[in-house]
Amino acid sequence: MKTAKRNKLEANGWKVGNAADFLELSDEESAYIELKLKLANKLKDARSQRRLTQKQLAELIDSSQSRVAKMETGDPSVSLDLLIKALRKN
Amino acid sequence: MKTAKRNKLEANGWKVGNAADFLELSDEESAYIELKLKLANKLKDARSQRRLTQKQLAELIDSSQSRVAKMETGDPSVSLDLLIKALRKN
DNA sequence: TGACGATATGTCATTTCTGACATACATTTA
DNA sequence: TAAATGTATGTCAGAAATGACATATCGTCA
Repeated sequence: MKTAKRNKLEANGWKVGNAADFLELSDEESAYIELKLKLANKLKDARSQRRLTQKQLAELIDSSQSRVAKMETGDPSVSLDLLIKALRKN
Repeated sequence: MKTAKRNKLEANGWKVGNAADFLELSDEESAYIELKLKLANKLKDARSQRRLTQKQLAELIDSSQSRVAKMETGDPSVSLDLLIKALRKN
């Protein structure tokens, strides 16, 4: 795995392992994660535009501040479903 | 809810309730379901193109024939995550 | 007709996601 | 600096999604 990609992924909380393990993410896994991060950034931008706090957005979409934070950081525990629903409700 | 939309949804296994209950799907819910059905059809088309049976595709994506069937019919038990992953693996 | 291959539906144990909470960290303002 | 406000992280019980299996339905060909 390229160092740049590894850093990008690790910076977003993904366990990538260490070089000695020869761990690899498949293209599919990488693509999935990148899509997630793209949606995450979109969500963050949208919220900023509206000048809402995570807490306020959480109430609008019947969620919690902590989960909104996890959405925006592309946390592995967040599904695409949740991200897309959040983007729709905006 | 318009009759056409109701039929469309009911034809795909969604519980829409009956008129007496004054049940409504929100715009968000409808949009979510329509997106799901769009992906479902896309998946079905892609598989047809490749002349694969549901069983064969299931093996390729580490799933089961029954779940592939549910993906393609937009079953409520199928997440967008699964649909998108399936489309990626193709 | 019936038998066969493909697709759909129902159910279930296990896995994964969720909101909620506590708490840590970051940024701003007085 | 300290307090206030906003964001991130860890954990967990309950909810939802998953693959697997059984079985039903559909289509088609003999």
